Amino acid sequence: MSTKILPQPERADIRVEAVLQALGEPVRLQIVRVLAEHPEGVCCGDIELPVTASTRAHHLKTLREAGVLSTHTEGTRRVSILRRDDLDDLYPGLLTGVLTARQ
Amino acid sequence: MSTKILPQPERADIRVEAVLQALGEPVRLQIVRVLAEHPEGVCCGDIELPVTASTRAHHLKTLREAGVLSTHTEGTRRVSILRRDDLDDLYPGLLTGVLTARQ
DNA sequence: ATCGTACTACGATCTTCGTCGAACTTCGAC
DNA sequence: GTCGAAGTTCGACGAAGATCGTAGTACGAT
Repeated sequence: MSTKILPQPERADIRVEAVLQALGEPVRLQIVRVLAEHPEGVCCGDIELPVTASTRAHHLKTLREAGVLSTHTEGTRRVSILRRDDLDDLYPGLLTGVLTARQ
Repeated sequence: MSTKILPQPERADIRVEAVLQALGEPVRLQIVRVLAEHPEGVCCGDIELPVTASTRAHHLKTLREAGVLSTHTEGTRRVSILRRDDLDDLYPGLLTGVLTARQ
């Protein structure tokens, strides 16, 4: 079983516009909220969403390319983790502000 | 000279999705950065932007309706101010995180 | 190797959104 | 009052993006 990390931007290449745009979509914000509750990572398919699997994959890709989350393989499964360290370092307070918002 | 405040959401009606979506647009983020440097408010037309006046008006309306800024009239001019208190109260750290980002 | 599971990639469709120009409104100045 | 300046609103256009179904890939199990 080989564990691979899917392509993602380096910390230095994360742009705030991309992060904000990624977080500004309700479904994606929902994904981020779930990830925030599971620091150990979440299997993509386990996140309940009102969209099909292909749409979910698309949103996860958007979040990954924006630098919001990191995804690695575990067998046939893909586990996503919030890049909290990187985001907190680049934009201190941003994530906290977003996550403490009433839903 | 009557000073009017243009319609804007109450603090309690500000939704984080709307704020993030509003901030996730490069031109609008630029506007917010300018406003952050001028707590006393900025006249709409004084913000240099790579778009026409009508597009600027559209972005300012989007930001105002999202609860990011407040606009009041001063004669024929309209002065916009960042709603920093409200945003800091609702999403502590969000604005700081966004504004401290390297551009 | 074959099968099923988990996910991704591709194309198509439909909606949203950023942009503009032109027309309209409002206000101060004259 | 008329004029000009500052902004807004409207309609249209094109680009971007959210969604889906289908086909394809990668892996573990048998």
